[in-house]
Amino acid sequence: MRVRLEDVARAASVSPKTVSRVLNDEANVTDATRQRVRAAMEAMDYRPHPSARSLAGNRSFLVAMLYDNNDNPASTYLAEIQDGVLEACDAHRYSMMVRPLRMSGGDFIRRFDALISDHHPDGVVLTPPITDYAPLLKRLRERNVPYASVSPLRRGKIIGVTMDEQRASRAIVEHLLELGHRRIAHVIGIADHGASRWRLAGYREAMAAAGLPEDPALVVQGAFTFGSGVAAARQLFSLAERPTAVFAANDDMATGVMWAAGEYGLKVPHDLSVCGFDDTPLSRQLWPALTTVQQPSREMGKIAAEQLLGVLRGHGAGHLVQVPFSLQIRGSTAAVP
Amino acid sequence: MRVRLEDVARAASVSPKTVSRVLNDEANVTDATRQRVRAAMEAMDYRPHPSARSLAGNRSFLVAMLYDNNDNPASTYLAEIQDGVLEACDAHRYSMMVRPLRMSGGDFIRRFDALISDHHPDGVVLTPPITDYAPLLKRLRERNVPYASVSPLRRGKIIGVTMDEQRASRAIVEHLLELGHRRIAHVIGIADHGASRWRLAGYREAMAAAGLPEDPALVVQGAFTFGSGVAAARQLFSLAERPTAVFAANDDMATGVMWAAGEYGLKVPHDLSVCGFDDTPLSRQLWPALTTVQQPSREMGKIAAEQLLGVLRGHGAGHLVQVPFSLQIRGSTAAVP
DNA sequence: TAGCAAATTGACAGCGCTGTCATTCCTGTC
DNA sequence: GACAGGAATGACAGCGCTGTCAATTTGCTA
Repeated sequence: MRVRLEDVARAASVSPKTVSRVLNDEANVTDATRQRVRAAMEAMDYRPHPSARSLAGNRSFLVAMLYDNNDNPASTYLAEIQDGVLEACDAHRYSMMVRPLRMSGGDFIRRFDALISDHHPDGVVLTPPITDYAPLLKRLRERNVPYASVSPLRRGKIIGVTMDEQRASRAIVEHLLELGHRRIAHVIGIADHGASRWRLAGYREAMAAAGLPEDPALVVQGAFTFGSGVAAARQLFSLAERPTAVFAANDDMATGVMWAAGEYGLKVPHDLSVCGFDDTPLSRQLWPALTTVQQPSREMGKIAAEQLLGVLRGHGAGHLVQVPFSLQIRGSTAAVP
Repeated sequence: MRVRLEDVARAASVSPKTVSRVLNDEANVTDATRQRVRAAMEAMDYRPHPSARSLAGNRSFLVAMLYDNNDNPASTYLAEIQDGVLEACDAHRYSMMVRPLRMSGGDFIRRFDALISDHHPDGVVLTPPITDYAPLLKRLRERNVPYASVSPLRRGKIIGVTMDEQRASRAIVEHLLELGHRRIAHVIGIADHGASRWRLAGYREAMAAAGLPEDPALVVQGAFTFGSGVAAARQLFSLAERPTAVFAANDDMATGVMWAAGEYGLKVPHDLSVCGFDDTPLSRQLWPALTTVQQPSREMGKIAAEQLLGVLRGHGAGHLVQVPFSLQIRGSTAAVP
């Protein structure tokens, strides 16, 4: 039979309410009592019933991780974030659920409301690109649901985690510049995603700092997908004066660029240097391996969740934590011939 | 304020218990009453409180999806399964949680018990390779937790979903045979995984059917990872008489084989045909693209969850459903020179 | 050592549902 | 038209915990 809080109370010779206090780390329990209750819990392997706690306490101990399953980023990226979020939730004995939430279609607010009413999460972790969807943020605030964001575009009072993508982007372009490249192309991601903006800004910054005027023909639109990388590269390779290096805003597109290079008989890195962003497992498995920027995604998920849990547990306001990036210089970039 | 079951009851002029019956699709409610209650629920946008239902009814409406985060298969594979499971759960208004469960370390039964006691899932979906871990299955039965498996090794009374991997494997080797290959190597996955066994068996079957005696030097052990594919390939390429084709038990290893081929100056598919298994997104992004077997992973997750939910909802025993595979013939395989 | 405020502990109701069992309402039969 | 038997409905307690507030104990001060 299940061990209940009442059983623990009896074993520790205190009232159920006191056990509850210990369980929830509340104040006003003497150390001696706390010890005794803890020992009893331990001895009986007591497991509080989540539904009972939730019903009586009007909180669910549930964190929902939301992602956009319409134009979502690479699944490995999300999987890593999810892993980190889960780790943090586990550590604080919260449970986690993952929920896709298509931003397209007008009824997403209704779907979001349904999600909240159906599952009552105490808080929400937002992943790109839905970190920046204003109507959703507004609704979260209206419904008073705490949330933390992974790589939000807007800063302000947002809590969560970011990386300085612009600086990372600049760094990788500087790497190409150091190799002697001057005609460096950039393949942009989906236009309104924060990631796309920062990475483009970093590219421009590096180019400007090197005194190179922007050539509009070298900056082409992509959509974060492999196919869009192929298309962008074809466009670039058809240019009268071809780039000697391409920096794609993510690894999937960079892979597309390498693929297209094969089509055009261009050897990477001999005829063309290619670099990406994200350090997906894929990037290491290409031949040659892809020069890219490593984001600590798992860690970022964990940090975002920890910031949220801090708020949920009443440990103050929470912050927007910045994590470091690291350049992964691999075989796909080389000195200009 | 929240709409409660009692409010619906008042609006429909019935007792709370009757509303409960309608909510749970129970018998012994006249159609007229049922309609009236349903209308009231709709009108008031009633959302049952999951914790209250769970507490009173002694069921959680929760399905846990378990995976091994120690030597787990490709994360895209799991992500797709997860997606399918989630879809099925949503359709039946169950919630889903994902839980890593390392099989290594002796205390996994304890961790499993904790998982059950902490979250009270009504049922569990098992993904490879933990579909076949006997002590876990035993414990599931002891604790009377219904479960469904994705690609279980053992059949029997198991419910869930499978694919005829052996036949698929045989088919892809036959494809190589038709191209004129005779020295066909196989890179095995982690030894005790069902996937490894079936794929090896299919390879052997095809070779035997073609009248080719097995050359032990051509069958090398891998571990489902990219790196193990590289290592296996190096071993194969060092052979006095090299294979003209390599069938790796999954795409990651096949990618490793292609990578090693680059190292050895072997052009794929001209000097070497390579094929894999799984049809990961990666396989389409390689140059040349990888010939492989497509598994409908998302669909498989959905089917496994549906079988489980059928049991949970008292709709009979559930089955082990078999889904079809499809060969994806791409650029990495070609006729022997 | 009495007297008071603050800290600690406990009694009790109730969170929103469902299980059990009693009651009422039908339907068909003789 | 009375009655058995089954279908439909409802009354009520209770799932396991926490919020509220009252009771008790403790630690100080005078």
